[in-house]
Amino acid sequence: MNPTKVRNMDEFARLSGVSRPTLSKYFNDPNSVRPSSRARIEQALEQYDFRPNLYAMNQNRRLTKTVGIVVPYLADPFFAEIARNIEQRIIEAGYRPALYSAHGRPDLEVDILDGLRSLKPAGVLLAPLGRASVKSEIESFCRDVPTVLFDSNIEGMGAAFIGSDNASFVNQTVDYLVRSGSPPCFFEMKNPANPNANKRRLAYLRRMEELGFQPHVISVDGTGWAFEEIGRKGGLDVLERKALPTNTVLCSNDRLAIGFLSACCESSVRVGIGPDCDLRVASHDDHPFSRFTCPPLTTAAHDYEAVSERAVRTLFELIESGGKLDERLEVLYPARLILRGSA
Amino acid sequence: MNPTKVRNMDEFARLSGVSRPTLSKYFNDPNSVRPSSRARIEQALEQYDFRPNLYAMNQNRRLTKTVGIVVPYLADPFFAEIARNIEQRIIEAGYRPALYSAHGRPDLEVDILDGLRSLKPAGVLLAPLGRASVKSEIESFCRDVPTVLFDSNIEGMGAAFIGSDNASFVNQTVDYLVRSGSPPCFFEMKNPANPNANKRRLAYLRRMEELGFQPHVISVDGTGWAFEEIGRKGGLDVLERKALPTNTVLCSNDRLAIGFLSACCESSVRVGIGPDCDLRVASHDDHPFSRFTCPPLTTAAHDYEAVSERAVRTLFELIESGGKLDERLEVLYPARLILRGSA
DNA sequence: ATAAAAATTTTACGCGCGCAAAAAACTCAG
DNA sequence: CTGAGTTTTTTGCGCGCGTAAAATTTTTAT
Repeated sequence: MNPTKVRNMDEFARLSGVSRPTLSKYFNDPNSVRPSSRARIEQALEQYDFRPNLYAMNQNRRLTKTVGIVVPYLADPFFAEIARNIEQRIIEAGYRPALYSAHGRPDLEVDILDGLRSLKPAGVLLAPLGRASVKSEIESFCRDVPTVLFDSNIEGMGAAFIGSDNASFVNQTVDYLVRSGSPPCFFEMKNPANPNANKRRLAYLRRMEELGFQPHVISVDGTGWAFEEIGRKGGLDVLERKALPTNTVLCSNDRLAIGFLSACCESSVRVGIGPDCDLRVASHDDHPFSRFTCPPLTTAAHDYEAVSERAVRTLFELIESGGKLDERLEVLYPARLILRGSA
Repeated sequence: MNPTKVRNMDEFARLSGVSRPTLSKYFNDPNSVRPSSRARIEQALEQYDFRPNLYAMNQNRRLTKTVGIVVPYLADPFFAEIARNIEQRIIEAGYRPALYSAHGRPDLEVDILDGLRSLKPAGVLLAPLGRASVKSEIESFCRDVPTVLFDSNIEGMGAAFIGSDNASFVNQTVDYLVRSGSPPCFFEMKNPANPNANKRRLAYLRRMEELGFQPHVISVDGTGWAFEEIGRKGGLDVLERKALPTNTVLCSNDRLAIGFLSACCESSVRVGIGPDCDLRVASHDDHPFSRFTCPPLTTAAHDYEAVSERAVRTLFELIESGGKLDERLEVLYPARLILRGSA
C-alpha cells in the first residue's frame, strides 16, 4: 500500500489513468465501465486505497445508497432479530443500512422519520409503533420517501405491507389447544399498542365461535412496552383471584407469556402438559427467549426469513420502479406451530 | 406554513433578510449570531420550513455531528438497553447517533468501522467483540477517529474505557452465596468471546481463595453468542452427569444462567432457596429478562446509567479536546447485588 | 463624543463529486 | 476498409454549504 494519501477522485483519476467521471461511474457500478478501464482502476485501487467522499457523493446523487430501518422497540429481541436479518440483506444488495428504534415513543418515531428525510434514503423499511404512531407524520413521510411497512400495518400507508397473518397464528394455537385439552381463554393487554394484538383477539373470538366454544378474553391493565412486567402483574392478579375460566391460557404474544409464566412460578402454579400440572400456557411469536422459559413455551412462530426477505425485495422493487407501485401490496405469511412443554 | 419550497440557504437567506454565512453560523450554533439576526431567522423558519442539506454540511465541516455506536450483539437485550441509553444522551447533546451491531461477527465489526470512517463521525462509542475482534483494525481505527471503548476493554485501544468492575460483581455474589449457604461453583463458557468472562473467572478464583474455600470451575463447550443455548446444553450435561460439586451455582453471566435454569427445569431440578429446593443459582449482569426467569434470578446489576453517562461524557470531552486525552482513562463501576428467588 | 477593540456580517472561494452533453473509441455489417 | 450504430470517455458545469479574510457594525474605553 502506497503511503500517499489520495485526496479526491481527480488525483486518483490521474494515478489510475482514467478520467474522473469514468471513476465516478465505476464506483456507482463497476460493470458500467469498459473492462480495460476497470482493470486499471482496480489495479490502482490496490496500490492507493482511495474511497470516494460519501457526503460529496450523496449530495449530488439523485438517490443515496442508504436504506433506513425503523423499528418500534429494539430492546425487544424479536425486533433485534428481524432488524439483523433485514440489515444483512440490505448490505448484500450494496446499500448502507441505517437502523433506528423509536424506543416505544411516538415523539421519537416522528423525530426519526424527520431525520431520515435529510438522509435522503433510497427507501425505508418501517415497522411503526402502531396505534400510538402519529399517523399524519407517517403518511406525509411515506408520500415523500419510498417506504415499505412491516410487522405492523397502518391502513393505506406506505407502498406495501409485509407481515404475518395473525389469523393463521391464532387458528393454529387455538386448534392445537382445543384438540389436546380444554379450549383456551385469551390473555392480553387491555390497550395494546400494536395493531396485531387486536387482530389476534378478533381471530381468537372468531375461531372459538367457529369451533362452538365460549370465548373468554382476559384483558389486563398496563401501557407501554414492558410487556413482560404487564404479563406478570396481570398474571399474579388473575391467579390470585382465581379468575381463570379454564386450565388453558393463550397469550396474545410471547413477551406477555414470559411475564405470565413468571407469575405462575411465583404463585406456585405448575405449568405444562403433565398430569401433575395445573395450567397450560401457549402464545404467539416464537420470541428468541421463548424456548428458555420454564417450561419452554408452546408458540406460533413468525417466518422471520420470509418476512424480511419479502420486505427487502419489495422495497428494492419499489426503488427501481421509481418509488411508486401500481397498487399497495399486502403480504401476510402464515405461522408455524412450535410445540414445547408449556401446552 | 408557506407552500414555497426553499431550495437552499441562498434562497432562505433572501427570505429571512440575513446573509447566507450568517445562516450557516446560526445552524451550527443559534447563539453565535446577533439576537436581531436570530429573531429574523427564526421568524422566517416558522414560515418557510427550511433545513440545510445534511450532505453539503458534512462535506465541508471538519467534524460532522454524527456519533457512532457499535455494539457486538444487538439481539442481546443488555446491549439494546445500553445502546438506547447512550443514543438518548447523544441526541440530547445535539448529535446524530448511528447505531451498528457486529452481530457477533468479527468481519462485520471490521466492515462497520470501515464504513464509519467514511461517515467522518465526531466520535465513536465502541463495545468491541473482544477476543474475536481484529485488533489491528480496531487499533488503526482508534488512531484515526476519537473513540471511547465501553463494556469490554481492549488494552491500550481508544482514548478511554468505561465499564463495570468485574471483581465487584463476583465478590458480591460470592460473598452473598457463601454467607447464605454453601460456597458456589462457577459455571462458564470454555472459550468466552468477551474479556469480562475471563476477569470474572479470575475474580471468582481469587475470592474463593481469600475466603478459604476450594474453587470449582465448570467450563462448558460452545462458541458464538447463543449463550442461552450454550448454558442450557452445558447445564443438561452437568446435571445428567451429576457433576455439580455443590448445591450452589454461580453463572458467569445472566444469559448463560437463563439457559442453565432452562436445563434445570427440563431436568426437574428445583432451583431456589426454599427447603424443598435442590439448587441455588446466581449470576451477573441483571439482564432485562433475569427477573422473569423461574425462579427469578439473583444477580449483580450493572450500573447502566453510570456507564453510559460516563462513556458519553468522556467521548464529548475527547471531542472537545481535539481527539486526544492526556492519558488513557479507565473507569470501572461497581455492581449492585439484586436478591431474587434463585439464590 | 470619539477612537480603539470586539463582535458580527459579507465577500469570495473552494470542497468533492454527479451528470448532461459532446467527443472519442469501439463494433460490426457490407 | 468504411461508415453507421453503439458504447465509453471527456468536457464543463453546478450542487449546497463551510470558512478565511475583508468590511461593517456594535461595544467599550477614554
